[in-house]
Amino acid sequence: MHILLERAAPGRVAVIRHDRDAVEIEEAELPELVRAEEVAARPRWVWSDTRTWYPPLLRAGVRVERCVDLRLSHAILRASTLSARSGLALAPPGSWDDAAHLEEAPVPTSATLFDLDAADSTTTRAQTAALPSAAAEFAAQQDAAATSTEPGRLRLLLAAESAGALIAAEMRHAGLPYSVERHDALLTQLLGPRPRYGRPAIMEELVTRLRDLLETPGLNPDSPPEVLKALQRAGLMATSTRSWELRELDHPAIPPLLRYKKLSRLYSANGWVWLDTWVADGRFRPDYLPGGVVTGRWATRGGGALQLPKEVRGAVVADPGWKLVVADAAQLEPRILTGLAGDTAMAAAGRGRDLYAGIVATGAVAERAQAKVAMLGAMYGATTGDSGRLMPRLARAFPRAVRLVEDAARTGENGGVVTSRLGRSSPPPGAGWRNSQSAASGAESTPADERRARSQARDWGRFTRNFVVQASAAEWALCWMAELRNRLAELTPAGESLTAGPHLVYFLHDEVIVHAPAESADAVAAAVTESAALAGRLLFGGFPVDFPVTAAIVDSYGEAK
DNA sequence: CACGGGTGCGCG
DNA sequence: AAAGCGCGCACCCGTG
Repeated sequence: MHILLERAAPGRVAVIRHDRDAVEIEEAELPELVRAEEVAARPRWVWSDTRTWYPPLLRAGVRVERCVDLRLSHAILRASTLSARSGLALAPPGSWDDAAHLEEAPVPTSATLFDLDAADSTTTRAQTAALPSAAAEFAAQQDAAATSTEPGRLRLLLAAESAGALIAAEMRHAGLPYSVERHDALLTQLLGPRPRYGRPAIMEELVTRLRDLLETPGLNPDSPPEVLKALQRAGLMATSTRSWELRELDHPAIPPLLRYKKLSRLYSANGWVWLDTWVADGRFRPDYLPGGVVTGRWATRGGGALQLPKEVRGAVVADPGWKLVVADAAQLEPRILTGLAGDTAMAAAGRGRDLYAGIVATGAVAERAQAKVAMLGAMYGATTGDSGRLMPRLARAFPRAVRLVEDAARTGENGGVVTSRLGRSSPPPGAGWRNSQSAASGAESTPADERRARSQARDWGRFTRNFVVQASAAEWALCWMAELRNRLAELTPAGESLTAGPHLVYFLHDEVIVHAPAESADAVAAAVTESAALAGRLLFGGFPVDFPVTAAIVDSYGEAK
């Protein structure tokens, strides 16, 4: 059963059910209504944008089981090759295609809304006014899914994407348990005490030594051009200031320079300012953006949650009496490729063990490291180096898997669109790309035109090659998390709030963290494993590809792995 | 002074 | 050894 929510007059919400007349209620009454329906009917809530509807409910202590996020679903259906002939896909661009109007969380008042509308019809709020009703959009989406070439897959994708939106809001609400004390102790140990102004003492000492050793008194170590010039004056053959390149050089200034760069990164990206900005009340609360990446991966805005350095993960600490269950899907992307290609040889190589070890066991390559670099090369489109050289051997042992990514690459090189397992399609190349291609095939094309066009074609081919794997892996991860979320809810006593029982607190592409009461940690670890197996069946049916996950029960994220 | 491109590095 | 995919963010520096 669906219940559709739509903003009506200011401060009013229309509640629309298919089997009775719409009713209008005060916004303040919404949490109670939702709470009652969750108990009575467990409906699927249909709303424009989870980011605006769900946080107030969570703040009121109300959790919902299922939803349809119309904004995210629209983006998928609009672009998917599976629903390309639907009315939704064929309609001219409308306000549901414009992400900007939905960025605005607050409900505009009718006065400002109509004033702006009259003044400038292109403003964000004016477009909100022109937004077709959620009910009409929902009907169009249901039609697009039903008439698609793969309704089952698309409906699963939309459900998983919407579940992801709920999870993102819940993770922000709950926050990642984070110890300011531990983080501060780490910073103080590595950088010295927090400075009132200027650089931390230990970084300042390194700068002094660096200026001395390179005989450049005013050197700004944060300026790559200045550092490069100073190194060259000191007789070094550096061509950049990248750490991996500097490590090859032999000079007394190199160790302090590398040390400075490492500390400087920590200080600017995850220093005290970051701590003040993003950690409050013992919780790290980044802003997750489900569907924020073209492939369907999540992005974040602010806080750099998806780049939390390994060196600070010791500051992620469970509450007293609680545990962190840190779970990680092993070799996810190669296993996804295995399922996409239906490659039984690769499935056998990965059954019940490390996939790369299994590839070695087939005799295709000699060492695990080679198996890994060859697989990554196949999925990323490496042509040179060790990885490129290993490709023929991989192709001989696993022809189906390699053919799948090669076909995806060729489609992209020709300007085509590729589609993930459940139906997320890649964007078509832009106008600049198409112009380059037609310029190169024109009568007066120069060799430079042709070189550029070929290079861009290959670039786009590498993108589409990786897209099918990365996007399908993102779908697997959403299915995994959605199932896990349901099982965690079952481990929470009825009527209790989200954070009273085990709940998701972190997600990183192929890894999740659950914050769990200690006594439920074993059950959570089992749920993590079972959910992974279910996700594999949802994507690939009976095809026998394993999705093993490691689940570590720890007090601190730093202890996992 | 704001903006945008380039560089470098963190994550998967 | 530093290519080959997807990101976010801080910082520098040239431009308007």
